[in-house]
Amino acid sequence: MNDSVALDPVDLELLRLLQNDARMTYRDLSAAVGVAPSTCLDRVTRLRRSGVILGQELRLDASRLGRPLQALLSVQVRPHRRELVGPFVERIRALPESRALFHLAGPEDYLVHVAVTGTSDLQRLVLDEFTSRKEVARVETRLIFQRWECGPLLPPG
Amino acid sequence: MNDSVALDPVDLELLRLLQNDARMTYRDLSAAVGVAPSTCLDRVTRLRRSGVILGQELRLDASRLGRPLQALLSVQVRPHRRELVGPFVERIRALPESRALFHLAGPEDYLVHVAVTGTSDLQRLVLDEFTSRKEVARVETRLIFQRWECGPLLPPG
DNA sequence: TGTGAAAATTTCAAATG
DNA sequence: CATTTGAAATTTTCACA
Repeated sequence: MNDSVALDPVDLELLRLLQNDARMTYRDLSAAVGVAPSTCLDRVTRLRRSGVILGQELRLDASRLGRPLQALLSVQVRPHRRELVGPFVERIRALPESRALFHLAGPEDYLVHVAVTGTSDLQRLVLDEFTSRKEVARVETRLIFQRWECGPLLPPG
Repeated sequence: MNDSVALDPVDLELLRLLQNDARMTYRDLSAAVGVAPSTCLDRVTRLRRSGVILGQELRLDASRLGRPLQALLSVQVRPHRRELVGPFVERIRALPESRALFHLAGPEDYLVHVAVTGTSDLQRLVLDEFTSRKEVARVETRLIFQRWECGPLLPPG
């Protein structure tokens, strides 16, 4: 299921608004896009069911949750075979420090975005969860100074 | 304002639930955490005002929005001075292809997460928006096979 | 897609422990 | 003083035009 879905300007506007605030009421959406609230509900329900909308999440301040340091870890998993990478992915996803995980084409197989309490926590994480593992051939750590979210995701013009 | 906030188990449970579904009703939250709906509203409002909750966003399927290819671009900006990097950041954030932007410690100054329509779109993006720029000294492109979100962000145990 | 009414939820002031 | 209660205001939702 990788098909693009036909989206008219109303759908796009609804997505754009909900990307800014996923808790906007159908009444407010209605006022903003100029169709009835019931139609907004209908549109959004359709977008949810069709899989365009995968979910709605909170954006949290990691610093205020006691994880002021973020980093990206490049990881080489060798040999890069299914029976090793499957468990590796699940293990990394289950770490409380992991925020996101990318499987990449290229010599660095994985990129892990982590949020930690500080440098010693990061060191522990790298040593205990990555370099100590047989399947992990190499890890490179990059600290994140700052992160920005970019504009809403919309279909190419 | 980088202070951690004191969060009790009820706050944590609310955050955990809302991270899965930011549109859960206060009534359902109430049933799940065992305090009155009005208290849930109060707690969540407090979490919003205190800045722990930064916002609530949709998670969308980039493929279904016509951007089936994602990549990470490592970018060196030279010289790495404020008067150059400020405009660079704003320009990158404004690109419709940009999803997220990281400022990193290390030889690769920035990492840009992009979603594009295909390889030719990616090529165009790299050539027109990155390598053609004076301040961009180097770009490395890594394709993303797959991306996973990880568990909810919670304070360290 | 819109209307309108019923059901459900949000929200707030007052009461409670 | 945080929490609940209970009722009013608002929003969601659905049958039907």
